[in-house]
Amino acid sequence: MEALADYFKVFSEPNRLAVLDALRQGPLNVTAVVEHTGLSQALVSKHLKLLTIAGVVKRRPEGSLVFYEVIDRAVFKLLAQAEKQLLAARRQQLDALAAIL
Amino acid sequence: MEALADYFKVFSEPNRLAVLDALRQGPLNVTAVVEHTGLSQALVSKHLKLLTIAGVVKRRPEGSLVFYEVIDRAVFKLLAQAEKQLLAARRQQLDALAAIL
DNA sequence: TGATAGAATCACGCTGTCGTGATGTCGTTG
DNA sequence: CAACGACATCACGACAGCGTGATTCTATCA
Repeated sequence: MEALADYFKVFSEPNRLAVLDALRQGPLNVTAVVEHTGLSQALVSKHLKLLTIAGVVKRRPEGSLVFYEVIDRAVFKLLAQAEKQLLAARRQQLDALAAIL
Repeated sequence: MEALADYFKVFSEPNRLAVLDALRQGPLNVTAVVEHTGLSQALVSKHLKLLTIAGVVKRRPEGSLVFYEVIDRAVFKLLAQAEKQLLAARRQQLDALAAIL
């Protein structure tokens, strides 16, 4: 339960989701992620480290570059399902509001 | 993306997950949730309010009591899938460790 | 209406995490 | 070996969210 909360925490940061989204189409090195997201290099490194520790992403040094890659693409399924739930929740809130007005 | 991160944030708290878990078997009033979770009344109220604002839970006053109920039980599917992903990530980490040793 | 129980809210201290600028480390290339 | 680029880490200020104890609000019932 504690662990599950921590796992959700991994995806509870907009910038981290942006980093993850940059890796959607395949492996990228750090600089490429920086360019894709517009975030600072230090911040991207930090988020990538977190994602690595969480076991979501895999680190692969290649020469002087370091590539990162999503280990299990099923995480995107999780993101999609969460987004679906989010939309359903939003819709329900509007319905509840309409029922009052 | 920002909204999605906020949605994940809802489930990134152990106590909030505990509250949600108490509501798994059906509607409960606040005191019942307090007893199920062992949390303080103020804290339970706070979490229930958050869950309500997030559109995950529905508030229904009944006499002097206030019952809370999960709106869309599909959230439990989301929790289950997240837990599955979590386990997969943990397994992968062990494999990576074994590959080194 | 006064008393009581259930629920919500307030004020506050505290901790964790985020983002940044600077610095450190590592590998390549001249 | 010196210099440079890529990446990681550090130290720090800022801020948001958690949990608590006390208080307030609301509905029921004597």
